[in-house]
Amino acid sequence: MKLMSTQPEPPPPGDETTLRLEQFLPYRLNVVGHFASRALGRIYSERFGIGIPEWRVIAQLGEFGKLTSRDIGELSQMHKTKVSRAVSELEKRGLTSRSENREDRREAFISLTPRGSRTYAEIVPLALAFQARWTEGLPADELRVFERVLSILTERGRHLAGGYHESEG
Amino acid sequence: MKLMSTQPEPPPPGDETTLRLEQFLPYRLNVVGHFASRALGRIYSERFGIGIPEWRVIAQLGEFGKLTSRDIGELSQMHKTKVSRAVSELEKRGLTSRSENREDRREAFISLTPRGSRTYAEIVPLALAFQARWTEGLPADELRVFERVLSILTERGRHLAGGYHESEG
DNA sequence: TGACATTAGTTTCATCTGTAACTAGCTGAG
DNA sequence: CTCAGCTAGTTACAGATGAAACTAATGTCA
Repeated sequence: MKLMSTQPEPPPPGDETTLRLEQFLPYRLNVVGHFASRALGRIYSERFGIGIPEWRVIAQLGEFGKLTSRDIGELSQMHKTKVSRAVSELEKRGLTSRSENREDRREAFISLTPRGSRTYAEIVPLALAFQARWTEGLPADELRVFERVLSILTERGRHLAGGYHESEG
Repeated sequence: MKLMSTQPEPPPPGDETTLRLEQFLPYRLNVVGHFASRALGRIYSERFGIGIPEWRVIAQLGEFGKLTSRDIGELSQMHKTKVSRAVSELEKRGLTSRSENREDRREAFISLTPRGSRTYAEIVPLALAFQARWTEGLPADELRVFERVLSILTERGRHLAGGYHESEG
């Protein structure tokens, strides 16, 4: 990249009037998250014909077995409309099924069909391998610190963002 | 949240057949990135009437002074169509202006108008304060490790995702 | 010089997303 | 019992997004 830039001096570090976007945390977190989604999304769509919201639903059902849409949304940080559409799509493809809750007929339990379970069993190793490859060679203690800080930032972010569900990955 | 779950046992840690989404790195990075975008996006839109792509353009112009759309895209990891639209929007609002490059009439230099510079000067302290508040109280050395690992993951992610620009924050 | 490939940037189009409005069903105060 | 308010989930709508097609200009190679 040949930069056309000229005018401003390289801003002195730590001042209050300039910001280096490439060091700005919200930006960086978004970029890395987007890379993750793109890379994984490609795997999911190429090999299984599903998207990331559908993957999240499958992942939660594989982990917890039987959930309402509401629970899925809360667990996977997705908006209810996104969950609704993902579940419809999965049902259309025969990967999940719905069973009414007789005690509360507003909600329904979603669970994986045998075919859905097979898909889950196929995806999980790929996802884990992807993660392993991504973090390969990083010192375990640094990774632990990273994850700890990430948890804190996520929790604070949840509040700074004003609650509710939503995202992608 | 009252979980409806039952069937599967809590999976033994470190096995290869189950995945805990809430510990899955791509998912986590995406969630935190989304929180960041939402929180910042609210500030930008409420106080300045712009979105995140527009913010990124302003940030780069504030930092580098005069750039082509191509450079902006590369620097801020945005798709060229997103840059194109963001620049149009900013121009419409009088925050940036365009000057043709006589040596290569395909491209144009974008720069902040005086009004754009004022907006930049207003946003930067808010953005920095946001970041400061977000990372407040975290030990400096842990934050350094975090940023170091983040850089590595970002760089690897860029390749895993297969190059190109794109994202949000 | 002249054609073919390449690049900057825009536009078109199909898709995805969230907000808001809506339906259906539950709950609790009176 | 009942009605107002709440919750689960869907749908309609409007805005954002990226891939692909397109325009205009430059580069290249014979």
